[in-house]
Amino acid sequence: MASPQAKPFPRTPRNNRATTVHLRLRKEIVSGHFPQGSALAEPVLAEHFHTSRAPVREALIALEREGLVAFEKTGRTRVRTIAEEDIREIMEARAALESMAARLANRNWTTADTELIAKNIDQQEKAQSLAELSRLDVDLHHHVMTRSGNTRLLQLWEPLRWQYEAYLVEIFKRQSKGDYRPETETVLAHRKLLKALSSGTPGEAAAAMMEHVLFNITWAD
Amino acid sequence: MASPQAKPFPRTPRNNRATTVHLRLRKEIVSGHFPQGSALAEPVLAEHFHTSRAPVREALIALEREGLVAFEKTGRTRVRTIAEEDIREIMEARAALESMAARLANRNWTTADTELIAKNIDQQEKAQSLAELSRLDVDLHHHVMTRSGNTRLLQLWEPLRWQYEAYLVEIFKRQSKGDYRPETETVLAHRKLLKALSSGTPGEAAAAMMEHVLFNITWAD
DNA sequence: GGCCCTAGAAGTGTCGACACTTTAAAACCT
DNA sequence: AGGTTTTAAAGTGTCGACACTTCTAGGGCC
Repeated sequence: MASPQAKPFPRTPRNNRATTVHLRLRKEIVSGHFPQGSALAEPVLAEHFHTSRAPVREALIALEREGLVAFEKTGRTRVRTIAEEDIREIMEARAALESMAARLANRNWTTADTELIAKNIDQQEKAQSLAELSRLDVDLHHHVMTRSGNTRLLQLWEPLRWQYEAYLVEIFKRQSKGDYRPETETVLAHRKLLKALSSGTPGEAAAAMMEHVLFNITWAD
Repeated sequence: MASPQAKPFPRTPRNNRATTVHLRLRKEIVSGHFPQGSALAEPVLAEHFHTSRAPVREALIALEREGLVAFEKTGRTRVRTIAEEDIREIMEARAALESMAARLANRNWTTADTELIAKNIDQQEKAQSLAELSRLDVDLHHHVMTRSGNTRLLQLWEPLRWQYEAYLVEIFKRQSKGDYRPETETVLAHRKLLKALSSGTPGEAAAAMMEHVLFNITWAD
């Protein structure tokens, strides 16, 4: 049972139906196709994805650990409801991870990164909808997480971001869709962050990110 | 497929064999019973735990997401090897989460917390082995994470701690067990942290924790 | 002896089955 | 009709089976 050969090996995702179901179901949850609190029955999902219960079950376990799905005492599965109080937790955790990532990314930052992010922020100014702005925002933050060079930071961060997006979609539903006006606050914070990443100290980058993410807690409720 | 009833529900762990296998296997990995790189074959584990492959499979998926186990391209599962470079990642991520937790715990801190942790540190001074010190250390840090009041911080933190413990056990094996001498550095850092938690500002608590955790990166190699 | 090839063993991916539990509906009584 | 009990439907937990893939040890060849 113990083969003490200790050769390092990378973390490669499995290439089976469970993974495809996992990704597809996640996309459907985050995009709001399954409303919060929806029942997720294994046989129903199995038919929906044209497979058997086994891959579905594996996907549900993965989604539970990502916080998008919750098991009840009886074993039933539902799309997890993310309330205002959850957003505070999510933002605090994001602030922790992202400010550290900004600190580390500051050391690896190149002019190519600066150009890419500057372009992203320019597009944010021209964005016509909250959905578009949200997409650009996640791209920006994801890029910082990646450029930190710390795979674990990125790995811990991704579920938080999905939970947040699932929450946003729920908010979008309740809002009238016509009345979008550019969020100058967000764009300003992003510019300040970029400046700290490209030409500031690690501490300044971390502080800028911390302030930016925690700021969202106040206007979330 | 969509039942839009949106009643909140807590995250309760399932009570099935998969959970039992998950917890037992994790304990065996962290305690060094399965060396790093060991093959974890589903049929073998199924027999080991007197069950079938299905619960074992679910447990392995959970352990993979905790970073204690890794899947190879072929689907085979092995105990993940945690090297020096992983420790840097782990410590950076821990520093991010724990310093935020210390910041939040500072607000909730009571005299009861102070007494509990002071007692813990006293025991650390009298510790006779690295294993004992390690157990006290994890208790202390776990308490801060809990007192942060942020369940997500705790949830993200736990796997990092297990990965670190799995690494420590591997280190213990290579070291001669006789030559233990008290680590005054660690105890001093803990006392400083406690002071910041009990009678300092949130920022001071966060800084003390950040410094303490990141310090471990230097002596890890 | 060293190398390659080839069965056979071992392992994963997926499926259907069945017992038991929970939920929902239907029948019943008043 | 309203509320309670009975019964069927739906769902989970677990298992064994089977096809296909991957690893491994043994035999043959040089």
